[in-house]
Amino acid sequence: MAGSKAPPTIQEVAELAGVSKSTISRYFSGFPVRNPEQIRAAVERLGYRPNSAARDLKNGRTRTVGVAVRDLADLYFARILRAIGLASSEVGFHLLVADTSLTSERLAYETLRQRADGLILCAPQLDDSELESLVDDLRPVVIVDRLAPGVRAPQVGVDFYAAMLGLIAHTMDLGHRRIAYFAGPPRSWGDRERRRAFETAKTFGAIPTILEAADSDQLDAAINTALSDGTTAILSFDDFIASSTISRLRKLDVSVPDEISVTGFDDVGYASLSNPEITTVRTPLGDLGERAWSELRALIEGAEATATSVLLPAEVVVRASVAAIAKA
Amino acid sequence: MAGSKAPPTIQEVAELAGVSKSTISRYFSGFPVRNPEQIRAAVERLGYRPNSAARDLKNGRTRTVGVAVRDLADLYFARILRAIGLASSEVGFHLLVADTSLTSERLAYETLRQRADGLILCAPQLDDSELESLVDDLRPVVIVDRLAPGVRAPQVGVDFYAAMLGLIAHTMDLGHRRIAYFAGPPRSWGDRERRRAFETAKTFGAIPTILEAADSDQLDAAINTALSDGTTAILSFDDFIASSTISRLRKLDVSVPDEISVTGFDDVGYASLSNPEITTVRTPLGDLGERAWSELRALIEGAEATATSVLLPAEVVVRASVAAIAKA
DNA sequence: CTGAAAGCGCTAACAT
DNA sequence: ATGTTAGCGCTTTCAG
Repeated sequence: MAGSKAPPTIQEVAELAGVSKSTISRYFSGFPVRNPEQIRAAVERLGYRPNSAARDLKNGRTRTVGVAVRDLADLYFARILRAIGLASSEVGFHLLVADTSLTSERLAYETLRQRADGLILCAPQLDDSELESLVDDLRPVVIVDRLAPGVRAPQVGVDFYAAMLGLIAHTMDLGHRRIAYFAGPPRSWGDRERRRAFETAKTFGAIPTILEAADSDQLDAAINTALSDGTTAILSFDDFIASSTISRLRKLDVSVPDEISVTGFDDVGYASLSNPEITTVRTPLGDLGERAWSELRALIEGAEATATSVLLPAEVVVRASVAAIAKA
Repeated sequence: MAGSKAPPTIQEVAELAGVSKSTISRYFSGFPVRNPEQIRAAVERLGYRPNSAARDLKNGRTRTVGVAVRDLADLYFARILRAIGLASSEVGFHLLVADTSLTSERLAYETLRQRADGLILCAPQLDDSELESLVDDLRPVVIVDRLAPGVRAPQVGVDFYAAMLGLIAHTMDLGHRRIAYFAGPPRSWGDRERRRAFETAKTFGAIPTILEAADSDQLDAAINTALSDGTTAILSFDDFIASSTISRLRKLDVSVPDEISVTGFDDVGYASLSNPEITTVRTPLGDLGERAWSELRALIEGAEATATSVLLPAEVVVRASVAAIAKA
């Protein structure tokens, strides 16, 4: 035996303080009581701490928000998560987190939901129809960093399409036409939105090439292709790909931006510290989290679940990795 | 009214399936039952989900681990956190997280502990004596990324002292003697450990200067000092400071590593993508988290709390930001 | 302002 | 294998 005794209950505090359980309960709920000092002393002496399981059971709510992310150690998600945590803790909510990199998304959601009053799903990968059915028994739920048409839950995303268009416009202003898009996770909403921007850009005279670059081998291949097909600017899915690209280009003695321009996306940290500093898009991760929380909060408080979708704007951050195209 | 009905209880499932509550309970606990199919159907039909508050209350445990970190969006902590999350979820534990950047540490710990079976404190900033008293009523607790002598709880840290010594040895091998340490958070354990290494290095002929560099202004000042006092190598508290230093040096047209060498610490991401790639120390963040979890798990299962302290080794990663000293 | 009592949803003897 | 029953610790009517 480790000699660990059962923790004190409200009953024991009541006895020690010479009042009834109800009085102790009221004391903790902030109601006026006759002898607060006596109670405080008893609580202190016993090391009493309210049992939240009992409380939650009685109250029928947990004051906990469940958040599922694909990778806790990805700065992108970590920032969203922090924003949710800070915003929700302001109103006394706790943050229960699941990293879905190893478990199935479904399962993770299900178990999270069991201990939380509501869920925030970060960029769920499930396809729309699967998500649609899941969301029904997970409710209240809000989806963040993805738009899922048809799913009856608030969805808050970033206008990647417009932002990427902004990046394209910026490069085109500097004379670039043969632009390569170094794509990210193929089936993700974020990637699809960025691709749409290139479709649109054709109308304006851009000559885009889409190259997969989500993993290391693909990236090498993409760089080779870009280097040999007359590409003058590489627009990457995110800062990590941009950073890796620049680093590999350096090894090949190709200078950025003098010989080829490169852009990032998200502005998550490497971008401003790189050499050259990377021109990118500032994705409002904190706003994303805060907005997701406020939507969820409304739902928890009884609002009707609608398919509201919010698209936050993101702005281009011009730095040094894009230069005017060299005159041939 | 939002028309949200109370969620179904085990009782309703029992009635629908034509058995008693106990049978349903057993069904969910994996005991053999006569008619599993019927139960599954009832559960499905009602959309029943076990109420974990009730379960926790009855069982006297939450199967939740509480983790407090100073900044959820710092890759350093995020990696530790992920490791804890993955390891604990393997045995069915949930992860409750608190970001202590805004709240008082004490308060955050207290509220976390209320809903968790045990706590992992990440680099708590409280001083030893405060921590010592707190730990007593938080138990079971484990402290990670810091050693706090006198505190009766397992503590798992990284041997920063030895690692920094390794970095110093590496630079000295390349001829450097006038070495500047760009210090981090002044009162932190991690910073103190690194400083100790410089103390020791004097014995071997190093001529160290300690310069505060925790914020942007200090960093500028430190760089100016280093540039004018004959420093040939800058060893930074972490990769972020190293990266920022290199970036500022570049603006001053000082070449790294040709004119001055720079090292980082932790290897958290910027280090390998920088130009030049940064020589650093690989801090075993994942191991830190896993180890912390296994210590906590033992405590939760009834082990005696002792002041065990574990120091994990970290190795130097030689890259390109340190060069042999230029012959004067 | 306070106490008595009922019950939140679930589990675990105990008896069958 | 199943049903009955007694709480787990707390909040909240309801009476005083």
